[in-house]
Amino acid sequence: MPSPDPVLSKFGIHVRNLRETQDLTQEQLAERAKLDITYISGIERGLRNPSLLSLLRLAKALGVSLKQLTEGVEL
Amino acid sequence: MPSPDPVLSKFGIHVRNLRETQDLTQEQLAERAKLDITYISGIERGLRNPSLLSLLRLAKALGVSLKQLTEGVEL
DNA sequence: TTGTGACTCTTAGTCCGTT
DNA sequence: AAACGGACTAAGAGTCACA
Repeated sequence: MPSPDPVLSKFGIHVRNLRETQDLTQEQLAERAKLDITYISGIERGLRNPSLLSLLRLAKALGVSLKQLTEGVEL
Repeated sequence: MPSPDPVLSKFGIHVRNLRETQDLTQEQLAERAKLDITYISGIERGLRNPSLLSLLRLAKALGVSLKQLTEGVEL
């Protein structure tokens, strides 16, 4: 497993905020996005660098657009 | 090499439009984004599924935000 | 409920070339 | 200038048992 990346961490925190705002558990989000719960966990901790297709599934599961999902995330 | 994906193709076309609007060659964009030219080519043809970090580098190289880069891309 | 390490398999991403 | 191919290494996708 990679070590946390600052950019990915910022993204992960944002995902976590979006998830908690909707009172979802990681497990519920994982189910909706058809992703593994440990994968969600890794994303929220900034350990994963998801692909465009994964981002889209995540956005859909959270009921937000890709632009909302990546709000404030920059290099 | 994978076959083109409809979602990735839409994204690739958008990248190509952004690039051509700025009169950049694939090579110039590749250089700016620090990505391989063949990889840029694959992205524009919908054959590649870039990671979040690559998307950010691409956005920066094109001088657009991530939201602009992914405009209209949905599952 | 979430974090973590370890794992396999696939793909991201690079580099060589030719058309 | 760009498409396309092969071969390659690094890293992401996706899953598991367990803390």
